[in-house]
Amino acid sequence: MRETTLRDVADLAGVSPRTVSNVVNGYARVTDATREKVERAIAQLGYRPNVLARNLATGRSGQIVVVVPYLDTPYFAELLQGIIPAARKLGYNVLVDQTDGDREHEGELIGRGSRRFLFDGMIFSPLGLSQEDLAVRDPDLPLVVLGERVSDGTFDHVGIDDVAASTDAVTHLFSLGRRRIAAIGDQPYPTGEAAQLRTQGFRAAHAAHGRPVDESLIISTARFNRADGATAMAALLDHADPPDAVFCYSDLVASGAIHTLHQRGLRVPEDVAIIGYDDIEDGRYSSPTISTIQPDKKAIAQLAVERLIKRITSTEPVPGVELRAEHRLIARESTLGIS
Amino acid sequence: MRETTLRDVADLAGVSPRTVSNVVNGYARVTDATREKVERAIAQLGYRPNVLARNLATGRSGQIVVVVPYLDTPYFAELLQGIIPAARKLGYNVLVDQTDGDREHEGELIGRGSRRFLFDGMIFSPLGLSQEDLAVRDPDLPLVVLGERVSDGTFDHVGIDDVAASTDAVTHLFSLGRRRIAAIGDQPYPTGEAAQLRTQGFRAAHAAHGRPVDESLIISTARFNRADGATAMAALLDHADPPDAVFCYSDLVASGAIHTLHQRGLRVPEDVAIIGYDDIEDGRYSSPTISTIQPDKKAIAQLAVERLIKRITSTEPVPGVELRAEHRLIARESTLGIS
DNA sequence: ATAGTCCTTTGCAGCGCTGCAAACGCAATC
DNA sequence: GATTGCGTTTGCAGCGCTGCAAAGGACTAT
Repeated sequence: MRETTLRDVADLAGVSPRTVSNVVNGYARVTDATREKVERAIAQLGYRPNVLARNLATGRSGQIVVVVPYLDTPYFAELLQGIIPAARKLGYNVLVDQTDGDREHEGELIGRGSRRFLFDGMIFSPLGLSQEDLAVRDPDLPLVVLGERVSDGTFDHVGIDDVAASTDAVTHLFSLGRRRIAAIGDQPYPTGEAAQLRTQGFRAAHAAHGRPVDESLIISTARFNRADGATAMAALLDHADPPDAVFCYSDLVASGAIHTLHQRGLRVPEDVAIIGYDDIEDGRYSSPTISTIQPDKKAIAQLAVERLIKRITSTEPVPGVELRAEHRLIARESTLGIS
Repeated sequence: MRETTLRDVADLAGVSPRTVSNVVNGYARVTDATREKVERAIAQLGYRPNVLARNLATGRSGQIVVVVPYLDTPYFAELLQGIIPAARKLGYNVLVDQTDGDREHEGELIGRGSRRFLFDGMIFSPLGLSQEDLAVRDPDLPLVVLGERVSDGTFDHVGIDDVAASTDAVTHLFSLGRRRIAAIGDQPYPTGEAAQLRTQGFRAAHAAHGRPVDESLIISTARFNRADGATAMAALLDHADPPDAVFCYSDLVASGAIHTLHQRGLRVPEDVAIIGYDDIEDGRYSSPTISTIQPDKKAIAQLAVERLIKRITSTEPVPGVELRAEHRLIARESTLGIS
């Protein structure tokens, strides 16, 4: 059986298809009598508008795509959970894409691909792309970038103040009397801007406490995941003069680091204090619970969606802005010990 | 500037639009000369096919939707990571939806909604819907269901053998000499079929060891998350005769349970052994690492996608089948102790 | 040379909806 | 009773592509 169309409804209701469209979309003024007739016909036929046809006619898809490096990273999963309902509430569907942090894949997505027609805008969390790569994108693609990339004025950027947050984290460690503080997660290359900001905060906190930075305690990792955290921690423990505290650039890194410490029979925080970043649920339940920087994820999601839709619906060019969400330090057992 | 269309390319190449379409889609036989002309024109104009228009003309969207209860549940995130590339490889985009396990929301999604046009098929992991609810869905919606719902013959079902897996888990606890074994995660109501199968395995293992089941050691939880696991474990510890081992119906539940045990100053596995279910990454790094049932997630993802696409593309009715993926027991520190 | 064959290319119509602007109907006004 | 004005409804064309079946062209067989 054929799917019922606008025309079928129009015929049954005795009005023109255009009027049915008006009723369906709440357009224009329609008399109550007409509306009622039409609605009855719609109900009777079980009509549902064909979104595909509407998309073609309007030239908009009503979908936005969220592009993240890894879907199974709790931080992104939690963020997505905020983005999807926020977008839905504003009438947009959410497509999800995962790039594996692959530069080429990321480039394709922001380039002039054929998939472009599938979404009206993009929320993008780049990993493999450098600032310059971001510049050569489809100029007509409404874009909101998450994470730490300063906007070039043609897209928006939403994030927290990474430098300040990192400074807070390291300051916390100092305030607990720790003196040899390491950092895990630096990425000293063009695409590692987010990591570098955290390193910057790490240095700032040292400066504020009049302590020199021991460069050999800054460990680089390719990713912010558990495996890399575990490996990096092992390297730190093999150091001639190991740290008594570690600032990890994500909670996953912290989780990996703690894993290694336990394997080596060391105690957290007695032997080594650990602080993470992101406040994923995991850290609230692990043993010990993980002190962390808590970004306001709901706010980030909300801001990103709102801003993107504003950009999509605006007819004239929207200047790119930097939006900051709040963050706060959450001290838990991995620095405070069991209370 | 207007987006270039098929017609623009045709004009430039000096052929009909239909021929350009044939080249773009690799249809029919096109002479090399023609193909080359067209391809040159495409490159010159930077043409990209309008997917929206194609969708309308073909009546298919090229998208499938994956509906899960919670996106931030690692199990689903990890599964999704398998589904997205598998679908992509077969030419489908993946939409993601989250229902919060809400019955109404789930019902809307499988019902005759307007969103139906946005996807050609659905991979669905129900939580709030009972078997009967599943029956009143849009009959034209190609559907593959994950988790434990026996198919009614009009859709497919992909999962592991939950009863066998659960039996394995509990048998493992018995084999370690544990005798008072509890279970956390039962859901003794219509929508809790998956949970009930695990309980069934729990009982089967007891029977096989000639041990009676202590009903007071079976704790129900609304969800399979950390918070519920933590609460349930607390209840078990307040039991007059607490267990020496617990079978948790998910790794998240196990994580919550371990959290509670540590808070109470108990050791895992010395005081209480814990085994989970799902093998999420978390469990491989937590302290202690969590013994678990490992479902072959890649296989589940692959099977689900393949089957769904077969269902979508087939012209005649496809009988619903039950597809089983492999599982295996992974023993880690939470049952074996630190080696 | 002519008919027949097969492969390539084409034209047409239409997927179902919406943008636009004109047409309509009705009531108020002169 | 004719005119103006305003809110409601309508018709048309077209979004850009593909399905279908027929036309065209090159080539072979007779």
